[in-house]
Amino acid sequence: MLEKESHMTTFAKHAVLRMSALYAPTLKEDPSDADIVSAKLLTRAGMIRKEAAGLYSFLPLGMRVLRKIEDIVREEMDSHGGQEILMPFVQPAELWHESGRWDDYGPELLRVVDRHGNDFVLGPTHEEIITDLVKNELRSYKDLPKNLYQIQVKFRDERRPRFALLRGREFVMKDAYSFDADEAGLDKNYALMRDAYTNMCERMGLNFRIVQADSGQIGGNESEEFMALADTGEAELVHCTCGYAADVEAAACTPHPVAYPAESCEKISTPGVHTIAELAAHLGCEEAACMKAFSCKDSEGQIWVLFVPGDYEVNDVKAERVVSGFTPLTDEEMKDAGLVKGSMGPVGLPEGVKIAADESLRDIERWVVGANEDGYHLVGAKLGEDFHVDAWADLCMVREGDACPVCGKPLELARGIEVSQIFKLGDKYSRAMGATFMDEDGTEKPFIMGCYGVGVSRTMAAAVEQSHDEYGIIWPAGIAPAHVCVIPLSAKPDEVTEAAEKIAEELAAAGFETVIDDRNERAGVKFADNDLIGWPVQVVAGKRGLAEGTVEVKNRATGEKVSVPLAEVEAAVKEILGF
RNA sequence: CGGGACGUGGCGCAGUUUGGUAGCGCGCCUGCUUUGGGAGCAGGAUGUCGCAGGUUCGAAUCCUGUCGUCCCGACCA
Repeated sequence: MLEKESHMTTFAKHAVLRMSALYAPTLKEDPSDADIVSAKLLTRAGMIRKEAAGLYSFLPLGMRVLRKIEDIVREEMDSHGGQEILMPFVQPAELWHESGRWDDYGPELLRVVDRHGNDFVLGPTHEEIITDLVKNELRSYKDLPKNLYQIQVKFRDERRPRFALLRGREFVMKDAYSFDADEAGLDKNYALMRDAYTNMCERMGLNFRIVQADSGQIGGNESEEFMALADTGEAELVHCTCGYAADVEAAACTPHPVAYPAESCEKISTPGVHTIAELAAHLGCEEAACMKAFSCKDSEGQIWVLFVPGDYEVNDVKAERVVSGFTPLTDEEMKDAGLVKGSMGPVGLPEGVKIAADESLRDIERWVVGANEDGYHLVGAKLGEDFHVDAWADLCMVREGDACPVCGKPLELARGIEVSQIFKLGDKYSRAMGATFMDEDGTEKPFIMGCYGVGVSRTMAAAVEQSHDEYGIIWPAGIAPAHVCVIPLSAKPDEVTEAAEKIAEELAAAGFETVIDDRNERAGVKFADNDLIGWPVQVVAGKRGLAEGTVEVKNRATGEKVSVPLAEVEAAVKEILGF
């Protein structure tokens, strides 16, 4: 007879998971190098361990959570037209040369050389591979649409990896790519994915918002991000009770500058005035009546001065759309260019400097601006006469309380963790890489593509950021490493452990993922560890209760404990889980 | 990439200023007691003080270099 007790897996399906055999080393103290709560708790709960900066191992419990998330992603992808594939992690450099990203992607792209001296990259994303994969196989409009996805490790050589799973160098991602014959097809696939992603976030128990996003480096046009709301998130967003939400970098912004009452252009002395607030105070007007200037240069070195209403800030991402390769000037560069910090204005700028201004300033005839001379400002500089604007654009960073562009109510500001993003890519990659099909009308056309990503490992951390307390993690039922843990309050085998084993068996048989804390530990240790690990439900079996035929069922999220007759344990567990 | 800090048993730390051969808490092992919120007593094991040079009779401690980690910024999405 085989000795099962200590050597057999505790992970078999429908079996009770035994904590005595589990590899889940918990820690009493926070690891010294953990920077945020998810890093601390996931490490302390024995779910992950750091190997090096931005590189983590997933221990059995962490792995279970990862699998739970993957399973939800798979189910939603499969039911929304996705087909799972697996592409190579190491990718030939020539594909990246073809797409142009070998040069564009920058040092985040880790390049490696094989024994033959050929260049490869560790895949940070797979647009190149997927496009290459399908371009010779999908030849006709009749083959379309297609939506292919994979779940895989990605590598991005982040300059400064931090926040553990939220911004690692190596991370697990689901990436999907859709191929359509036209924009209408793409719209359909995009809508399907949007629906799938909404379902995923709900099933994972996330508090999330779908926000309008800037499409960034991936390219393309329309894009939305799924943000898990969390104060520790790196992304800022605005949202409204009407349902509108947008990344602050993408949020449309319509300031309302006010006209300063001026009949002519007058140069006034403003000693000691360097900021908009000081200028407004000096003139006795609102900040919105003054214009803020910001100097920058594009990738060619062309210098631009941007003007926005005095009560707003320039949005870098929006500025990038006008000034390609947007880089703010340093104090030294400003001096070299002949610009006067604190007193820049559109009149009398050095030769060759271009001017861009926020759309909202079009209607302001006479501006209050710097005079390009320290200690002087111009009041009433006339647009179109005293100066000209080279480019008009939405340049402002949205502010809390600004009017919602949909319903007009004041916007709220929040922080979020970007757990997934969907893009309409259009033909950017298919055109660059010559990936075409024969359309109905007999012409070769590039595929109209979409791409859809889910940060699987990041989602795990986001869930912890959103759901924890001073004792540990509180897993949402949908992604918990197990549903319920039965805790016998005695260490040595006795009638209590016997009863606990029986309860655990019954719960497992009823279909719950069940753990039993059969370790030879004191009650306090068990309570602390199980609160830390964060199973949604705990069933505590003690001598006192059992004498009356009851156990205690604890809801980890609320902390509520109720005494339940043995026969009703299953129902009580079910109720807490919400199944 | 710039600025700053830190690397000492498995984990968290003290010791470094003023050089003299390493200590605390937790964890681990053994025994007894204990058992509803991180037990008590007794005994025990575990360190080339990140690495490499240098100074010195003698270096965890001083110097140089190097690697790693974290923070701030820049960068990136």
